[in-house]
Amino acid sequence: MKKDQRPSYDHVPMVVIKRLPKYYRYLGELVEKKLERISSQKLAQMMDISASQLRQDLNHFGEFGQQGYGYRVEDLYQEIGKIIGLEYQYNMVIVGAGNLGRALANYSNFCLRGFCLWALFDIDPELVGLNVNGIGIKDISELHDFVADNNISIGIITVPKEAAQGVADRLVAAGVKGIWNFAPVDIKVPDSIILENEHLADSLMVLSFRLRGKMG
Amino acid sequence: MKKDQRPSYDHVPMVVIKRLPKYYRYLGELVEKKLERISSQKLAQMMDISASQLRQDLNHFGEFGQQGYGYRVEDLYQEIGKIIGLEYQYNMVIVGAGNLGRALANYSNFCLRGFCLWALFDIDPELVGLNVNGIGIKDISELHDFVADNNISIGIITVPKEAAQGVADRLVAAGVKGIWNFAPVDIKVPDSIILENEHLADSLMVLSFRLRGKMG
DNA sequence: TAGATTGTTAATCGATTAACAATC
DNA sequence: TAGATTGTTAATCGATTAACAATC
Repeated sequence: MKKDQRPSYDHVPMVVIKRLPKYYRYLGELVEKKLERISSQKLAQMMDISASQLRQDLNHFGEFGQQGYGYRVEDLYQEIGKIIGLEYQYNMVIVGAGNLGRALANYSNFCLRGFCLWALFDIDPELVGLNVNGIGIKDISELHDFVADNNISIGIITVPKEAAQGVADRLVAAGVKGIWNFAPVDIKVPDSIILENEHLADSLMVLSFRLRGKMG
Repeated sequence: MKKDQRPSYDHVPMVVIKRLPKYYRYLGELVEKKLERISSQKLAQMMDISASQLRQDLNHFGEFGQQGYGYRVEDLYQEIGKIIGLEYQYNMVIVGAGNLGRALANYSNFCLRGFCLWALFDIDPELVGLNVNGIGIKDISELHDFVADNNISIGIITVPKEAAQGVADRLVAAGVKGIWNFAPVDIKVPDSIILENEHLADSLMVLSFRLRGKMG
């Protein structure tokens, strides 16, 4: 029986997973500041959470600190990066070369972090053939072969909501493992496919609700 | 003592508030389909949640259904819109006219829904004076007076992370009530100011974590 | 060693689910 | 009326916080 090299971290609650990027972000800042060590107490205070929660969260993934000393900032930063999976390269395509798709394509930072964008796709002949930040816009008809041939693991959906489910189906059929959906609709994918939604309008509505009573 | 016209909905858990936009979205689709009534059972099934949770959630805001009948789709849709606060107009500005700022400015749908964008601001003289989707890009030095003079209630931050806190401070000083932050950093604002973060890189990291074990 | 701080268990708090009386 | 479905209370489940023994 082949032993799995990487821990699987099954059963880690979603609520904990969602906090990992925040830990990574704060530790990254401390690394930049060349801070060597930090206690759960101090880090938690910076992040406006409880030290208990911080230690409890880390406990899901292993032991990273030293009693009486705290955590080595650089080490913990690297460890959390590994837990998140940042040592891998993810090949990505964007479907929908409208404003949002092009804005994401221009966000070239992503590639530095291992999230590499290789193509945009659109149905509009006016856009096909154009170039965004050095990345070509291809016709949607080429989507399947491109994804299958280039080991694309993430598909980003930035099409209007009416087209989103169809695009998702095609991405899944072509073999992506994950979908990052910006269309304002809940698309359906098989259980084996990871789906992350970015419902911008939803956030704006939460903001609206919370503004109640604060308006002039 | 003046009676407040609008319910305050204090003490409604954040986790419930975050589900409101999803209810609104699904009900909107049913309205489009001209469906007249729906039971908590059926709506919950569509949304992939439990009927208990749906009824429990609505219960925080009032009674909207009829025993033995269910909910009138159009009515519930309107009610939830009101709860969210969509009957108000929110005046907005974007600070940071880079790719993301311009992409949001082009998303003209927002204005139809009562979220009206009146200006973009940037520090780059090359951008100042340009026009995005009919909305002018102004110099950042004009921010304070513009916000104060035009009853701007929401500031959208799409500047690099180093500049984000400074921009937030200026927006707050100028009088915005809420901030929608896209910079990948946790900015600090007074308790009275509503802050919604849109940390896109965080979502991508969650996607990365969840892809663990699924990669080739 | 003594002081500090972790890893981890136990206690508390809050959210979800189940159940059902009220009632359309 | 009988059947259906809500509003709401009680039971369960899960997440957060508190506490402390282990140990650097």
